[in-house]
Amino acid sequence: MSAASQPTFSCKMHDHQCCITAALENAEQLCLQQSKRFTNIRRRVLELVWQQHKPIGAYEVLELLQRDKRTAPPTVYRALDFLQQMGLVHRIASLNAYVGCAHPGEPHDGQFLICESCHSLAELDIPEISNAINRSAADSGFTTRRQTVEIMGLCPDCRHPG
Amino acid sequence: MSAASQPTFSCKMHDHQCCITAALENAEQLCLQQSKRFTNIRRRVLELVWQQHKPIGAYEVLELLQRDKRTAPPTVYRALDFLQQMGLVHRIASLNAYVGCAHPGEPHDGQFLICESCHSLAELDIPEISNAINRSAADSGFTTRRQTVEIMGLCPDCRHPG
DNA sequence: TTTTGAAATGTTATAATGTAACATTGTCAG
DNA sequence: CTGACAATGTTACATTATAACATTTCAAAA
Repeated sequence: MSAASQPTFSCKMHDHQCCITAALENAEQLCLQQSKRFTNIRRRVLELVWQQHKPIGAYEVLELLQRDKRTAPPTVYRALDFLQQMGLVHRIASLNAYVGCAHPGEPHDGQFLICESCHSLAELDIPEISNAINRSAADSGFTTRRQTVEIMGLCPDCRHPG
Repeated sequence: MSAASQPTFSCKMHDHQCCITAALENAEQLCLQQSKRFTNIRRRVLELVWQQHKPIGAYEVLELLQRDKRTAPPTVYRALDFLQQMGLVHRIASLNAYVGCAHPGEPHDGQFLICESCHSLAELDIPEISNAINRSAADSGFTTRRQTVEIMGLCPDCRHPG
């Protein structure tokens, strides 16, 4: 299940509910370990992000939350910010959207393959890439704190349709 | 002046007017070659982007344009879109902002070093990075069309102040 | 158990970024 | 000249995000 060896595109069929459950339990443990509160809203937002299982916008999350209860944007953004800080979701800058992190636990930046046809997304975490970036930055005297790597194109299924 | 060997951070002192003039002449030639119209607005927007000489938002450009003449957002966005398509400016997704391209002519994605302290920016174009990305994507069966690489951290001057 | 203070959430309003749709103007090939 | 297409003007609005302050919740200390 390593993302590096076999990334999973999010629109492909697989046991979805299993993902979600696993992600939520994982998150719960992580918060417990770090003495952070995994509140209802935070849990619910993470669940919605995983349910969508492809990049989802903050206002989409908001709309889903509002089916249960009147909610305002700051609530969603706060939850998403928290989840980001915990490394439980990633924000995809080029989409203004969020995805569940494929392997939370250790903070990492990851690399994202974004299919422009089916809008699926896969997370990579290839040391070769991040190292090459860190090295080049260092060569310019630059200190890297964070890197954003987003790759737009066609996923295998959309490349070879049928 | 290769960006790869010696990237220039945009907040550093150098002959600014020279940059701007060169960029504008360069752009004019490029448009001529490709039978595209380098209109007043397009020229003016490119000039403003280069004058700022660090990432500038669309609405900042708008404000500067409006010192001369009443202008609406679509005018700015259209000009920026055109300049992007021509490879004359890059959009920095993580900043919602634009910078002049350090070496237009051939379409390329580039990599961007963004200083979180002084907000300067330097463009790299390191084949090692883009190749590593393309290779990893290909390994996952993914066809890359475009890549976004944005590196947040501290530029040399902000790292070693004084 | 109660207090209490910090964290989390609610609420209202608004800022910042970006685009749709249609009208008008400019440019140039024929 | 003129017709047609590209570029720009204009209005209105959509989308994304945050500021500021009120209220609630929760857990630890008294």
